[in-house]
Amino acid sequence: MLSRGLPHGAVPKLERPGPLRERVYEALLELITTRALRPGQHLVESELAGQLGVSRQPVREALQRLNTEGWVDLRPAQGAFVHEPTEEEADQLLTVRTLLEAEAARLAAAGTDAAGIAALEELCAKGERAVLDDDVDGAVAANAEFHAKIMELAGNAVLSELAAQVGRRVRWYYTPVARQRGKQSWIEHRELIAAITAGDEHGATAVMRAHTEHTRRTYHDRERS
Amino acid sequence: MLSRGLPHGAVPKLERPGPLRERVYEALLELITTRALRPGQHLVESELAGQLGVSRQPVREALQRLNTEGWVDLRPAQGAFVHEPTEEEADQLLTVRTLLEAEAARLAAAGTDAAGIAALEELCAKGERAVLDDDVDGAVAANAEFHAKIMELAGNAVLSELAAQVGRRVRWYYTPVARQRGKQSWIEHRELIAAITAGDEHGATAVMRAHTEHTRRTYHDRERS
DNA sequence: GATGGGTAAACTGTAGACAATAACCAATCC
DNA sequence: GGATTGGTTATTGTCTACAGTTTACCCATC
Repeated sequence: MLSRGLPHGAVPKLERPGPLRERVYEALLELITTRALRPGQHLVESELAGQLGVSRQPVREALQRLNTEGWVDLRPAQGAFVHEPTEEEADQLLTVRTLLEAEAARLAAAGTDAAGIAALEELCAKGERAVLDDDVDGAVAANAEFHAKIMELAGNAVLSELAAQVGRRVRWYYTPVARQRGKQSWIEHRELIAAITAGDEHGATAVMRAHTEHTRRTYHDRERS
Repeated sequence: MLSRGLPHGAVPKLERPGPLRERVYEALLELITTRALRPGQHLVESELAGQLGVSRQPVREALQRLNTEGWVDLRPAQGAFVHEPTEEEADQLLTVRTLLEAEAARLAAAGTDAAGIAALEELCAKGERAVLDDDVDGAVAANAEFHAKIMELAGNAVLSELAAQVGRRVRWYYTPVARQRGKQSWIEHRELIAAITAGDEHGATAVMRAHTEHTRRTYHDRERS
């Protein structure tokens, strides 16, 4: 043990690269969610490997993981293709998200404390500011943070992880929509906070249900691009 | 295109072995769920590869997948360890399963037809027979089939896949318990069928909730082995 | 002109080899 | 005597090479 410890900020916490497959995974996920890689596109291992400056192996492992999480379809002896969302699947995914988020809201309402509520208030304010400033990316980010915070307050790690995965995919499907209903979304967030503050489990569930339901309707009413 | 199609049974559907990683994955999952590989055990790639008669690569890919699905923990530069369930995690997992199954029951109640109900009846009868015969494995299998059938009737593929994963893990955690409450379980199944037949969404949800809740209680009341 | 076969290219699936990292153990120094 | 340092071994992380499949294209044939 070091005699007296180190002043806390002294060590610059040298970033370790971590496993390559992780970074490849994140890079590919980024490329998919930003639509730099289009749905249906054939992902050739050697190409990706070349572009990322690594060998095929880490790419393969990243693709495997993306496959299990539903981002790419892995057809045997043929390779990886970016998953193509169907209308039906988007709907089902949203249903599941509703379910998970509603449960999280319920658990949060049942068990949270003042500190948690304060954190929600802060994130909500942040999001509202972003909307006022027409900062779309900021609003989207704040939205994700808000929902993640509710998950955290729910205190169920399994639920949280599932919701994170489903949430990312929903966001991918619905990105065109997200921009349209930024403002309304934050009004609903305020309602949710109120219900959680009041410890109103039933109310929190209902608000979250309605919240997601609005998203679904916006999606189905949208113009085809 | 073939001129008139083929009689359905004509093609013997020549079985291809399929990717090795799949078979390795299934083999390892089997070993884990049957507890041939104990929680916390260090899985050495080269050992597994040797025992299964393949090279390390397919083993690695299988381990990656098992990792994302929560069966093994993959500590960087150290290897794979069979996941060790904690009390808390078991509880959270069961909560999530309750949620998913209840929703499935609701959807099934809302949308199924006579054929679906008949199928449930049949599976239920099969399970009851197995219980009467003290055929524990048969009862467990029938149980899984029953729940899978409800998922199918719910008609939500995303929900179904999630529930399948969560369900397998729950079954892993709770196997010691499953044997204790085989009989009661099938009584509750009958109630569930009644609710679904009546198209009673609320009732179906409630029954499924209670069903899982009983499992949870049995688990927490159990003797430590 | 359409159809069938055959060939070639590209890509994936698997295996084996090398480099890097972390745990383990013994020897050494305070 | 205890802690630390250096070496050692086992295991993972990554790369390269090869074999097996699938796909696409071209040419010959009807």
